[in-house]
Amino acid sequence: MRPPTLRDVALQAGVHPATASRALNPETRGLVNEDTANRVIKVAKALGYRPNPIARSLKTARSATIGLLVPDLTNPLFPPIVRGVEQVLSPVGYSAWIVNTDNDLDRERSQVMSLRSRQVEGFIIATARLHHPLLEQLHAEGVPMVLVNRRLADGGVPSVTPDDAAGATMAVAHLTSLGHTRIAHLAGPQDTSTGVVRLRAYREALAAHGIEEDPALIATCASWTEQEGAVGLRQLLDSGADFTAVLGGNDMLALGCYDVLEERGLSCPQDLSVVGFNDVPFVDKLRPPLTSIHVPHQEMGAEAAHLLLDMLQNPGRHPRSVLLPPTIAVRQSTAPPRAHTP
Amino acid sequence: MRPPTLRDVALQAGVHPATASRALNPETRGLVNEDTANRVIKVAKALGYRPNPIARSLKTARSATIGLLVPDLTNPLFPPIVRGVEQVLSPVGYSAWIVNTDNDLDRERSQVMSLRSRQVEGFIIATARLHHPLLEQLHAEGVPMVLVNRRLADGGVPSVTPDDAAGATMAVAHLTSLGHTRIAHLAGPQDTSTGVVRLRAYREALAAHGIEEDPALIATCASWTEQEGAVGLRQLLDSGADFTAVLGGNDMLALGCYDVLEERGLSCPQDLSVVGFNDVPFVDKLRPPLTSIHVPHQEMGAEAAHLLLDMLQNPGRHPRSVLLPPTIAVRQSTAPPRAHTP
DNA sequence: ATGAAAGCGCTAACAA
DNA sequence: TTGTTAGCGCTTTCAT
Repeated sequence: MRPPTLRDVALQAGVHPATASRALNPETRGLVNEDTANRVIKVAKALGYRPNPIARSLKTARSATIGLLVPDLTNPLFPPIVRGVEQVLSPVGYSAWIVNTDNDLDRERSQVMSLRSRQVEGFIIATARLHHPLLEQLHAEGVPMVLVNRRLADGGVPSVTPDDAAGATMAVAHLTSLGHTRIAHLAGPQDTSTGVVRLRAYREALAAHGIEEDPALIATCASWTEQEGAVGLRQLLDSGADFTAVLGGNDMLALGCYDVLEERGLSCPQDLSVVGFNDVPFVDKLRPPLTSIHVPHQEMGAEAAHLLLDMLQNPGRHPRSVLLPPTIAVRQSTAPPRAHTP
Repeated sequence: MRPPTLRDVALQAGVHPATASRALNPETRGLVNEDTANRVIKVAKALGYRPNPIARSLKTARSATIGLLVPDLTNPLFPPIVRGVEQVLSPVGYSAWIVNTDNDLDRERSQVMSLRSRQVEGFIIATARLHHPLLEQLHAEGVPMVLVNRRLADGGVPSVTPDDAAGATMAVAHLTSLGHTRIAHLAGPQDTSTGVVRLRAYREALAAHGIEEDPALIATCASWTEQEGAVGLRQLLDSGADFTAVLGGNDMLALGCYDVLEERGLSCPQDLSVVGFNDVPFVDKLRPPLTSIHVPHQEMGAEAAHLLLDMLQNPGRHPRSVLLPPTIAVRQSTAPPRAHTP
């Protein structure tokens, strides 16, 4: 049996489909006599009527749906962000269409086009790079969008990100307070705001602590993965550079450090202190528990969703960006340096 | 400027919209003169024509979309399954609409209705409980669906799951081979197939090894969470029961054991060997690395997607279920029991 | 306050 | 092989 349509409801209630539409839509219910409205509603319920959002979208060019672009759901940073987004959208009747780009720009482009043709009303984007033609174009076209976690070089695009500079500064301060002076950094990809800002803040924090910068202590990683973190640390160790602590650009890079320490028979924190960034789930249970810069993941997602909804409701209003303050979670991966370096 | 429609393309190419439709759709291209088809295609490309899937769905009652129900994306078991699903769907032009149910049956019901009204062509479902009226009803209505990870009591619904019995058996065999005879089990929720099957297999494996079953060594957890795992192990320890190893119903429950050992000042594996189930990402990096039953997460998703696509293409065919063989990943959380128990 | 009519963009009979 | 026609289910002018 075909599911009932608006026409069925209207027929049954003895009104015109247009009237039934008005009665059933809270936005337009005021236009209709209260009694008829109630009658229609009752019939709709009796028939088990479910409005067809596809037909509605075709007519209205809206969809109560937003697109959520994530680089990689298997990175534990992102599921909590997704959850934050859903938590805000769902009470107002919106849904998120989640897509994984796998850090592939072509894939991302085709997914964005597909989402647009499905009439998503806006985007929440966790895949931003500093220069990102696709996203810049979307923004130029006036497509409502909010960046999360990472920003574009163009600060005019609204975003919700951790205060990366403050976080890196805290990390360095923590290490210096333990007595470290030779602090290395595994910088993330320099085509991302997080990679660039954290690196810059690391440098400035060293300077602020009167520590001279040593380029040999910086390795730049090509992606935010455990593998790349391992590559970076191996490179630093093999260069013969002398350091007692390392700041990972994020937790995945720090995880890669753990792998290298293991393979080299070094121990953390005795031989090397390690600090991560993001404090994603489970790093508190690693061996050893990872000291990391904590950022409120779920709140990032929730705040991004709020911003986007706000933009959808007030198309004129000037877009804001939000910087969320991090905190440091000190755990056993950091300790004072040994008298003799490794 | 309004995006071009099929009408625009047809006009520009000097054909009727219907012809343009046929030319642009690979399925119907054969019905049209090759030259005209090419002309239409060229015009479409020139105009940057994008078909409107909403209009198409409204007409065809299909959507090239399936619904993917996940209980909780922040459980690292699920992102790889999602990835496996996408990896299979995407090459054939299908997309998955991912929804988080948060283990809330009401939420799940409303999300399923919403997905159905969006014309999803089928479901891949990771939220099954043994008795699950919503899913049973879907199946009864003939909605194409494939369960993943967990099954319904009704074995007639196609599913892709690990061979839970084999896994639990391997875990017990591993522990007994180390010399353990007092082996506890934190059983998962008994309204899920995974919870029930693993518990049963644990029992049978003990018997097969000539170990008498002791009900005091089994705690049943109300949910598959770290918190519940902790509750369960505390209960076992407080009961004064005597055991040297524990098999967690899944990795989250095993993680909860880690928390309790830490809070009681006990050490793993010296005081207690712990085995998990699923071998989710990161458990190999815990303190200590967790011995766990490895199941191929991504493959589960991929296989489920294959099954579903198959059902969509051959509606008549008899549905199959797939059991994937697990392996055991032996790590440092298991060791021979000490002479003196804790 | 309600109805009539039109159309969102596309596809599937049917006709030619 | 192509065009005609109709309609998927809904909303929104416009008219009454």
